[in-house]
Amino acid sequence: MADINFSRPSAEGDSRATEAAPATPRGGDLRWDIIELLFFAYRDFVGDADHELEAFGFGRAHHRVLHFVHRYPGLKVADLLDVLRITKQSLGRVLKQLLDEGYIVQKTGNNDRRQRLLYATPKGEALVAKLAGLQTDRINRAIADIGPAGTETVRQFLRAMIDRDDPDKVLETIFAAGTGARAG
Amino acid sequence: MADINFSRPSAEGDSRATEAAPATPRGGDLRWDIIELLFFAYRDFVGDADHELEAFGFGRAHHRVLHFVHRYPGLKVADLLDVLRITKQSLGRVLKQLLDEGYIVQKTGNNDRRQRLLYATPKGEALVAKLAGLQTDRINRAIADIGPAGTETVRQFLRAMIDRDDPDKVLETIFAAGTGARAG
DNA sequence: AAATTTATGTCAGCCATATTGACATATCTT
DNA sequence: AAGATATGTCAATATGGCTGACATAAATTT
Repeated sequence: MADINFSRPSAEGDSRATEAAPATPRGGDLRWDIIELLFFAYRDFVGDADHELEAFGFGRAHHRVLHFVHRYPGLKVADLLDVLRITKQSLGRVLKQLLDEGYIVQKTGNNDRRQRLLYATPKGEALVAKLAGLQTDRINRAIADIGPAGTETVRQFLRAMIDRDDPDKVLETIFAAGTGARAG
Repeated sequence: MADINFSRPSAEGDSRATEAAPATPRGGDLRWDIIELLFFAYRDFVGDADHELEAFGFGRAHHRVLHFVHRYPGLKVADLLDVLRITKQSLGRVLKQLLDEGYIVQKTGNNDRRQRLLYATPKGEALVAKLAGLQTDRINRAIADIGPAGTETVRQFLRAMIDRDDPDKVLETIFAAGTGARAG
């Protein structure tokens, strides 16, 4: 594996690397740079919100719930579980806090009275918009350099990074909006 | 806040939204689409590795450590703490496992014998390359549509998303490589 | 040489968020 | 009436963060 990165001495102290045959079929064709950039970019991107959330006693989990409820009003609990890919027990705790503290309300479904449709309250809208504002500032700074065409390229890239098999309700909406010309 | 997204009925059932004055200064200028795309793209991106890591009894934390030790051989423990932004206690547990199971070795620093310089073993290289292979496949699929120029745009975007104040040793290297023309 | 600082490691406990399994309730479907 | 579905909840567990305290070895300063 010593050919993935140039001047990389590997571990010669204990285990005697001595240029053994690679255990994986990949050589130097790995996208280390983009892998790393994604790590740092996402870390700082969510860091914006994390910092603000602390003041509310909330975590990333609360943000995710509030975000998707805000974006897709009337989302069912089951939909939310699909999107977040967590168990209902995990969601339960976080959702209960958001309900108790008045960031989200439930409305019984009209067609199916078992369903609890979720909506953000004005209080919830305010918080999620504040968090989105921080993240939008970072995004705007980043796309300022690459222009509108570059922004569309980034959208295209990000969309193509997402699994398209078994898309949940939210992803279907996103993909549908993307296949045409421009999204929201 | 009912003007952030068009046909969004907000919560009128319990808390009487009634179009109150917005609590935040933002209107409809928030980058909801990119915020969401980043969430899904990153979720699936790390999901590739997560799945594979399970077979080894490792988690995301192990991957991050192994990745940066591989990429920046001879990294000090202190550097790693800077990059990962976790405490040494948190790192300790994960690092100990990687050392015990032979994915990483330590070498005493030459100049400063207090330092423990970290190196991936061939075993470690194999695992990290396998994981990078999965993620590279996804990246390659995504950039196939946007071409080399688009790929450079994506790199530029991601780099601009990263905080440049107080960069750690790894980020300095990344930024230095990026300010020229092309990176590795 | 002695004192202090630095780099690292480790023990103990706490918290947030995830998990699985089991079970309860209300409601819809058959 | 029976069964399936949507949701909620209790209990136990795991992971990966955290703080605080303390230990050791090696470098640096006094």
